[in-house]
Amino acid sequence: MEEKKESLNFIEQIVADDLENGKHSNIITRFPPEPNGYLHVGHTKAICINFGMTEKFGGRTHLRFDDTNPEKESTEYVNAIKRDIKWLGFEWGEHEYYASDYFGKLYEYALQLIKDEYAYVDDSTSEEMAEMKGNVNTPGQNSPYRNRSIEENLELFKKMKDGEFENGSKVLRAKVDMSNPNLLMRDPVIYRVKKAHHHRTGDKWNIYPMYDFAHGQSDSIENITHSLCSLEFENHRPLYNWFIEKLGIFPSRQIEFSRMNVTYMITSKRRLLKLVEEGIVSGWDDPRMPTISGMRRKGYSPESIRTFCDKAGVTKREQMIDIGLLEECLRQDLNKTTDRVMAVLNPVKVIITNYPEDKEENMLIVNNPEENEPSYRTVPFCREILIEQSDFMEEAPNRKYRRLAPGKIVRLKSAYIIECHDYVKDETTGEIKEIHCKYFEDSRSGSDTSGLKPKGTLGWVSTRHAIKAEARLYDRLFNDPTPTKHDGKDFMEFINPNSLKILPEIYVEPSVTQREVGERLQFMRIGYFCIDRDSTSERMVFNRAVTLKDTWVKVQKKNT
RNA sequence: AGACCUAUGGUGUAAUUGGCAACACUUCAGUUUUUGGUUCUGGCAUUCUAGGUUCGAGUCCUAGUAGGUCUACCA
Repeated sequence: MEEKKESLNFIEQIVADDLENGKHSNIITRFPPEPNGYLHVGHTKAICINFGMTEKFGGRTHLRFDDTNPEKESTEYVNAIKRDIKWLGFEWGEHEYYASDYFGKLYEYALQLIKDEYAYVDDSTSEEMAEMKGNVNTPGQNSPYRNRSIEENLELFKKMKDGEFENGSKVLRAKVDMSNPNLLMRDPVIYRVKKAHHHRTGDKWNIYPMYDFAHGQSDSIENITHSLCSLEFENHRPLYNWFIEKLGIFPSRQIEFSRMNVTYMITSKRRLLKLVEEGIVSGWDDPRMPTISGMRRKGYSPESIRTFCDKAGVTKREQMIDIGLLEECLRQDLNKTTDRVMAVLNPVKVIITNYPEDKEENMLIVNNPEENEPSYRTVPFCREILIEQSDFMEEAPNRKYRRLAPGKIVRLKSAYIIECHDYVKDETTGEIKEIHCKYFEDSRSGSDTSGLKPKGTLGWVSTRHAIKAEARLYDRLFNDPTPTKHDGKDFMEFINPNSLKILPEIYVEPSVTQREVGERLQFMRIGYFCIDRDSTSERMVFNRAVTLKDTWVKVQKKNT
């Protein structure tokens, strides 16, 4: 027996090495969202990588909110983020932390830096600082405040903390190197005066640390062994390490990977907000949104999203993944896990002329043929049923056609074989009003002795028993795969005006009334749907998560 | 222009001391099927360029080219 050796991605390789050579006996990672917005597809990759790493190698993953900018952050976002991560299936246990938990410690670190002459208070305006920073070609100039005495710096910094200076009047900067080719090393600001109410610390602080002086230090405080983040922080790594060295604290290691981009999806918080504010979508959880809450409402399963992240892989290359892969992951999961039901979206009436008017039968139908031990339900059948308009043609177009047409026979799923002998058409509109068929009494599914071999099987619902419901058919929000990557064109120009089509009156077999909000089902031969929270006992609402693959559509397109 | 990073089918990812370039998605042709779904079989298609080292290079060396990130008191 030869077993294929599983290949590790580059981060797993580093972790495996660190564990093997004893650098670490167990690992700790973290997912560090800023609570200033909703989580989206891009975040799912970071979540899966960080939590996935410790699921695979042991250890644990902390959830830490990077809440160092009180003006933008709120508890509402904290709760939404926690809910979304849990829904994806990850647990952080008691390891829920906040950068704001460390404000005291961070302040002490700043004091230590000042005492060691690695930080100073600067009175320059942000404009002056920007000017003196230089650019990629020219080195920066030292601030006139760079050589203040330790005592003066200590005193000024304390006054900053005590609220004696106004917002923007003074900052604390690290004293690194104004001529460093890496702009981030040119004496970065590490504390600013900001008299703002914080969602957790209230009005206690008048100063707040910057990302570079909060994130790495928080990692260190929590003994994070591997701090996994996206590529845009590559240039921050030298600074990350500089603080560790100067402060002499636990050396967490930052490793960067490329973030996930998906065609037809955007992941900029600013742009997503615009879609919400301008009413292009109904909210952050609109099923067309690439947010986790939007995808959940549309019908994505946690499993499908995790599989998708897994298949996307972990590298340092910029990736643009085909949304088709995400949809295929969903189909594969839902094919195995969802029950099938029959529904008719665009109905046309079929009258079975030789079936008794008052007769009704209950047809036994398997819920999910993919199950190892199939379960069954019954669906009522009678003389008058509805089928999909697209399942009937006045004339069969070619020999490959398997659906209903005059003179042709088809199987009604788990019921009888019928043959069309007539139809009623509105000559002015061309609309088919009724289709008249006769059924073969000896062809009932399960006890078929008719010997007939119809080529096609159709879904149907009994007119007498079907429930009316609403279907929301979602399509991509944009009609361009990369709406934000066109110079001179705003992404809003690529909004797909037909991203939502509402069918106010579809017909579904009565068994669906037993289902609950959030449940996913397959409408046979149509697609996967999820029961929306807008459903009431009077009227159910179904969101289309993804269509079934449809090779017949392709064949038709090719022939036209 | 400076620093850092990246380059393998259409897309994404493998190829672990230099040894037959493979897997998934897509696509195409079949098979199976009481879902034109699923299953199964097969096909098309790949190492950025130019040199070099080597019996042998996706992998090592040199020089290019293309792309990404960085000049916020955001994270």
